[in-house]
Amino acid sequence: MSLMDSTKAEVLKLREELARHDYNYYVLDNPVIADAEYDALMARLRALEDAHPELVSSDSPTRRVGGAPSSRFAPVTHATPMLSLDNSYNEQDILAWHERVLKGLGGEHPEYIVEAKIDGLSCALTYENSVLKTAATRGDGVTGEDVTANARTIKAIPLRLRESVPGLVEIRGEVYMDRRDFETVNESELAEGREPFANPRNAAAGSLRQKDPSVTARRRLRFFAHSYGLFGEGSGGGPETHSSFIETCARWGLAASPVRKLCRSIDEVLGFYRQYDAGRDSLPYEIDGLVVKVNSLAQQKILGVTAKSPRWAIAFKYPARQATTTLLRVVHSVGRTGVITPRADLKPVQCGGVTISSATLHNYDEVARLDVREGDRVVIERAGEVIPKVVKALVSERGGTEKEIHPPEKCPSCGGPVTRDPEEVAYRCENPSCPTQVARGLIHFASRDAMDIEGLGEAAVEQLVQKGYVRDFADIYSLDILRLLTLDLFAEKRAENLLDAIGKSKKQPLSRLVFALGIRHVGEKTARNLAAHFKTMDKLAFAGTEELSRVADVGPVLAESIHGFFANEGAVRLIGRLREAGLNMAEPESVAAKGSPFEGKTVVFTGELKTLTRAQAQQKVRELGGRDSGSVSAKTSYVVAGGEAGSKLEKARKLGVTILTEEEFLRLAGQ
DNA sequence: AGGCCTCGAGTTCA
DNA sequence: CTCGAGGCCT
Repeated sequence: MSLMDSTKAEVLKLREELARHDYNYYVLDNPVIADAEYDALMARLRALEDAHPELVSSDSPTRRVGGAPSSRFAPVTHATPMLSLDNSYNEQDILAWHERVLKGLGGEHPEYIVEAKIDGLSCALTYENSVLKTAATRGDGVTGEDVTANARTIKAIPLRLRESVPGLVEIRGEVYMDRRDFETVNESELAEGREPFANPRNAAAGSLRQKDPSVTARRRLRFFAHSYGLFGEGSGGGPETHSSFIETCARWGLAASPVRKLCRSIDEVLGFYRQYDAGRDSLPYEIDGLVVKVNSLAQQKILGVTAKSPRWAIAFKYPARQATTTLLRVVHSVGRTGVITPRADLKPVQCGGVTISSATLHNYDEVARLDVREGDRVVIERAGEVIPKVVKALVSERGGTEKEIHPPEKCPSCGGPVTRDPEEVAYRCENPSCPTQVARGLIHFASRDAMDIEGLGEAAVEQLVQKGYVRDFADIYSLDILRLLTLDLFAEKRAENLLDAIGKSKKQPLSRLVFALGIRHVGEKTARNLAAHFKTMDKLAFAGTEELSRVADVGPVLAESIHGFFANEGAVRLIGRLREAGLNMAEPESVAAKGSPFEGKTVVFTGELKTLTRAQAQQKVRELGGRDSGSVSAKTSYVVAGGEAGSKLEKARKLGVTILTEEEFLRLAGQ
């Protein structure tokens, strides 16, 4: 064997090996070698090809990024039109479609095949004698764009089919991006000062329509086949069912939809839809629904197509988690701490099963980053969490009347000056007697985790403040029944209940009172630490910053904040009046729990508990000498998982933290 | 100085 | 629930 021949043999072997690894990784999702090994093989192949250019061929894995960047995309006319699917959003629509199918088939019951509808963009791949020739986007269905150079960089798209297929085959499928890869892409877009993509679909579309294929190559796009436009002669005359088409694709090295189910009846289809909905958030990619197809190609032919879409297939969509609506105006709302938060009033829109009419914009940096304006069309999202957020402003849809959003110069509530600490993101109203701040502060004071005064919520506080009956915390304790009855909100029974609740709150431990005061940076936990350390309000109020810093989790910033609060004359008077009103100013001695299973342990709760509330469970842990926390880390002793537990449970599993069920927790706590 | 870890604060709809 | 930021440990 000549030297040339042995080189050629190695090149062919490397290509075959690399193609197999691409297939394992991108199609089967099951890599069998480490990335570094893969890179080494690729480097070796590249070196050989560089040294022997005559051995280069277009189906070599090194040629995935090849050719000069094209400045525009040439039009491609599809062999047969690429139709879109009819959409349906509920079971009635599906049943109606099913009836039409039955009618079309003269009463014959078809088998259905159900696949995931991953939100990406359609792409048609033409293979000639097994070799990838062109790739085209859907375009308007008749003519698309030639994106061959970019499609070649997608490793789930074989450059050569794994079986010999004579003639022309046009495979159609979806190019899409995983959630994780989407996050990664957006991180680097942001890092490089570009606008992030609103969703994986846009990211996939933007990546496939890149001028420079090397950019596409970095984006880790994926592909799965879902139909075909041409099925060349010599390949057995085409499949008889959609299932067998998919099996053929698999043999050829093309990925199929990662979800696929053959259903004998429409009820089975509906059942699968419901069952699948539950798990869709934990999938690695976003799906916007399912596609239901008649499995038999003979039956498909009988049913035929309309001008727009085939009659034998329908998209069965889940309620969208994203929606587009109009940002009517921005409200600058003042919080308890004086922080001014921009909130978007939206034209009400359905999203994720509820009507959204408002969404937070978080802060003014975020407003600037989104470049969102009043009057803009905006994309909102209600993803894994419940809280909707504005993801993107549709800049191209602007008409010119949109108004830029700026932080207010005066507090919208009291008209006082608005300042911004250059170290902080937040803009604040510095006026401590700003009516909105006072009202929010009172609501906080009365809230369940603070003084727990039932009946003193937002509405009651608003009226009490408006009437001038309550201006500070101490005023709450001089309310009487006659005054309450002058308010619309209170009839006799309700007024009595409120006074009763106010009376009870006087006995709350010092820790709750300290928390209720709303000292900056002092939350529930820190308040408990302070109360446990100082035992009485007086000792706390007279403590210097040095003494304060000795308390756990208190550093210079907190010490200064706490000291500053009590140094204020108004605060001293307020505390005095609260004392006169008969409020408890001491922390009850905690009963040392000896030998309890939670002594010195940190417990985190997640999900919904059945027999007691989370607050009760947390208190139980504290009574038994344990600590409760909100976040899971390596230091967590136990995670108690209730129903519908989410990310914290995941993290606990990953870190190997002991997980308890509610029953196990109660058993431990009961001893 | 940097990297966890934790806490505080704000937030929507039914 | 998630972000930002303070505190503490290395």
